[in-house]
Amino acid sequence: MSTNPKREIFASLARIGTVLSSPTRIEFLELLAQSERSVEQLAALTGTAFANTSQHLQKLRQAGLIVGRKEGQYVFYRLAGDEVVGLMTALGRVGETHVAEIERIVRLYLAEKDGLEPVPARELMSRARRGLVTVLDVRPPEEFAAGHLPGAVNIPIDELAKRLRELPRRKEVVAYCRGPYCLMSYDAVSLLRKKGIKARRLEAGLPEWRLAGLPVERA
Amino acid sequence: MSTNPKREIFASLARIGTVLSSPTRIEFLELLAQSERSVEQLAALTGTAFANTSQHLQKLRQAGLIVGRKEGQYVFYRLAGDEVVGLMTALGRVGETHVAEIERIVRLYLAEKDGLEPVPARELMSRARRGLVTVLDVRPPEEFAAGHLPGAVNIPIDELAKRLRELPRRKEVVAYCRGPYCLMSYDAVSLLRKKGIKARRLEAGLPEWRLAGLPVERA
DNA sequence: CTATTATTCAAGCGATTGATTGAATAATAG
DNA sequence: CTATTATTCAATCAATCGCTTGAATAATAG
Repeated sequence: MSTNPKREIFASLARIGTVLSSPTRIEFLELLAQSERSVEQLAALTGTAFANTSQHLQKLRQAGLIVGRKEGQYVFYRLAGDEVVGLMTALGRVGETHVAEIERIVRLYLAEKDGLEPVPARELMSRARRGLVTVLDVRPPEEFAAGHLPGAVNIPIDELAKRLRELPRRKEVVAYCRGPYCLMSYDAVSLLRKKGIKARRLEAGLPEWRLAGLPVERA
Repeated sequence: MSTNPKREIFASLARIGTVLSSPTRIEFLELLAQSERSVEQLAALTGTAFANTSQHLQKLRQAGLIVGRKEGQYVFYRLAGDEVVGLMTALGRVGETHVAEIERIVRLYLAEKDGLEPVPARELMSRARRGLVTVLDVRPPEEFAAGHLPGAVNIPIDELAKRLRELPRRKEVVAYCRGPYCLMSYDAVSLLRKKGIKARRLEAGLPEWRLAGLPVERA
């Protein structure tokens, strides 16, 4: 190898870059930021072929972004640490600021779908503490169990229509899900408003909330 | 295209990842974080072939990480914004935390080379303001001119040995350069100590200082 | 206009990558 | 022990990537 440590470090950083060069792997990272998952679950959740999923996960592991834990015949992968959430957030920020296509999609599909401004994390903290809003987590129960906002109610987006009566009347609902590009909270807000319930979206998802050092509750 | 906006965004983010998958491009980004540069300069500074440099820069531009400005027969490239510095910082943080090889290099080559702890930015701010330390910028003059720490003295690392008398006696020197993996400030501290001058390194480089919202002076 | 300089474009080559397929491990159930 | 399930390994193929070479633009100098 070269005797130049900077070059060596850049080569290693580039390996992390390589691993971020696949949309499928980015989707895996988004999922693993919620909770640990087995290979099979990840394959099913993303519609990726099985062996293919395994290979992607190994690349992510070799690059140091995720770690695996073997339990019985299952291997559960999870993020190596919250620094990875920070990396994904920084990646998204660059994209939203400097990539015209992402800016367009965010504006067209996401921002417009939700007329109102999203709720910033700090604002939600204080309003939730005073009992002014219902915090709604629309992710699957496994992800909710692995960590969620304090006092949040978990109704997965598929079941929301049938379980509306579980939500307290008259209170505004603030919904959240996996992160800034996750559609579930948009769909939730849209559904709730159609039913006449005041609803807004949290500006980010659980991983960003956790990264910001805000409190997380576990089942 | 798919009608799934999340997938489309992830595809665009993956394009940014692709662009980060080359050590050469990462080096270009480190340089462009200091000051704008022409294609020729970047080729010379990194020892990359000319047409090759141009191609790398175009990929960086297409991904939205840098922008070009044509002036006469020169094209000057610069970072698209400080979000890119944030991305590089996040990338480095993941590497240092989770990639064994990077951790090893940082510990072996960089941290050990400089026995003392580096100076955190905030500490430097207060000590420099009270005139207790000389802040030394060892980068090339073009980069210094594009922005530097308030009150910093610019002596490029190549000239430091001959120009030692320009440094005030008795004051401790705090040296900085391009960033956490840049060797110039390490070499400067090493040289100064051999000459009996108290010297330490700033923990990061100018781009990180600027990203942190600390004041930057321009020529 | 011609020559020069800076940059980009286009074509070609070897290396790497992502997806698919089928076989090989490894752990559990019966 | 045998069958089943979860995961990994190995081989293959088309697509992409990085680098090199040589030509094409574009702006300036004389």
